[in-house]
Amino acid sequence: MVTSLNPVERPLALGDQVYRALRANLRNGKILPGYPLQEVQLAARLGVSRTPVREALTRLASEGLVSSDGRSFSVPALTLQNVDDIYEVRFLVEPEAVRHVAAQANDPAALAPVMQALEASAAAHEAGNNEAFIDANALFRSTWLALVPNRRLVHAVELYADHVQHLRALTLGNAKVRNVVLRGLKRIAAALAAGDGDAAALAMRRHLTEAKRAFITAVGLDRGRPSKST
Amino acid sequence: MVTSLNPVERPLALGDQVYRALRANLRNGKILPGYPLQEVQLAARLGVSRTPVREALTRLASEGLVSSDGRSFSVPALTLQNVDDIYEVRFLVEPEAVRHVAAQANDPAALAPVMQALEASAAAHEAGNNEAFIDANALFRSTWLALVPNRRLVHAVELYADHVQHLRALTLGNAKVRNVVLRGLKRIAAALAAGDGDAAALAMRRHLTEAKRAFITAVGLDRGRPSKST
DNA sequence: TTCTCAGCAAATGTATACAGTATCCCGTGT
DNA sequence: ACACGGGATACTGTATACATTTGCTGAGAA
Repeated sequence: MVTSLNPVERPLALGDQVYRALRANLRNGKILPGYPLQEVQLAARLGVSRTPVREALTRLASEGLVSSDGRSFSVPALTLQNVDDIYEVRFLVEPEAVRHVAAQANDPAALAPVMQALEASAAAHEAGNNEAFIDANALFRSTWLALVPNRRLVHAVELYADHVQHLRALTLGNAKVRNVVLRGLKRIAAALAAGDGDAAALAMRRHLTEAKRAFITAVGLDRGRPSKST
Repeated sequence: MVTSLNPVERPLALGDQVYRALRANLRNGKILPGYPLQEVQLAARLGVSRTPVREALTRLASEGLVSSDGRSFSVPALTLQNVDDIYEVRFLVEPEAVRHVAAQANDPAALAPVMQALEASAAAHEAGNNEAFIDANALFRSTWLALVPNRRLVHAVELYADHVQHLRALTLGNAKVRNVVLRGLKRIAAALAAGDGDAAALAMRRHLTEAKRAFITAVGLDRGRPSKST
């Protein structure tokens, strides 16, 4: 009983709520790049004063999810260089994070939520439900991340994943891409179930590689990039 | 002339100044773990109102440099678990960051500041000047980080390095530790000068391993940890 | 027609006022 | 003597007021 004693459910400060709301809206593409992000406007739309809005914006800016043009905030439009940078960091942290999950997957019950998320992804793919697939995809990540003991590593993974999350709507609209992604998730899940850390890390690297390539081709950022395949 | 045109020197907002001041004070140990960090008090000491102080605190909290106990902020006292977590992330990002520097070190002039920082470290060590050594150490990192093209990677490195920076005063007070650290820096610098990315990454890993061990023994966090050497 | 400058509008940066809540201390009752 | 209660205090969270700056608009002159 001692361990399950959570620190009383506190009514979460407005600043936090605004932060989460904005971050969620950035993730799902409700707020598009180039958007002004003016304090008064956001405050009015969210029904709070400027103070918590400003607090949330400074947090988001310090995390790089929004950019502050000296004076005001805006949603950064990702260049090819940015995508490269973000994926390089993801390449460094995510494979090692999944490796940890595999290492401690001796309890199969712990992986149950991950498998459920995988099934949800598969179902959404078969149904051709784009939005549901995106959600299930995000759920898959959050479920395996919940099993990573290193909270700072989790934080880093979530941060850089969110940097490009809003682009998923572009890439996952393509059924072929969804198919590739789903197979990637299956490989990761299989490695986790087998408790094979190396395989999990490898599967994650491959998954990231595929996701990045999908981004670049989908967004058409690859003009001027030396092509390897053609 | 075009390239050297910096975005006009703007009179930096108070919120930013407070953020930098607090972060600097956290780094150099002026603000110790367990410290209350009350808004009114800090505002009075810094000569500003609570607003910019609060802004800075929320940023620091979102980066994990201070912890918010639900209601107020405080400087987190690092447990052994925390040190492990932080160093795991550093292990993932820093070696790859230095690898990049080595890869593009074809211009030896670019490395000049790094070498100067190394010399400053050596001089401080020989002079037995503890504080100067810590400063030179930080300078060494910032100089090579300036050569990393991936800004997000730089941001991640700086962030997690600062998480434990305030502990350097403890470990680098020991002359033996300083000696080991200095040799580590020399190895890294040599690899960079040689343009050998693999060697640079390897040297950084070794350096981090030594630094972590110094932390754990110096702070005496290792009670209950299975010892490998004794 | 175009350039310039003055004035205005709007948005940000900062300070301060107000409200709510937790904590601490002291007094009282048992 | 100890425990409980009430009030005071102090700190946070939020809103709002004020100052400063930026950017636009429009009129007038070249």
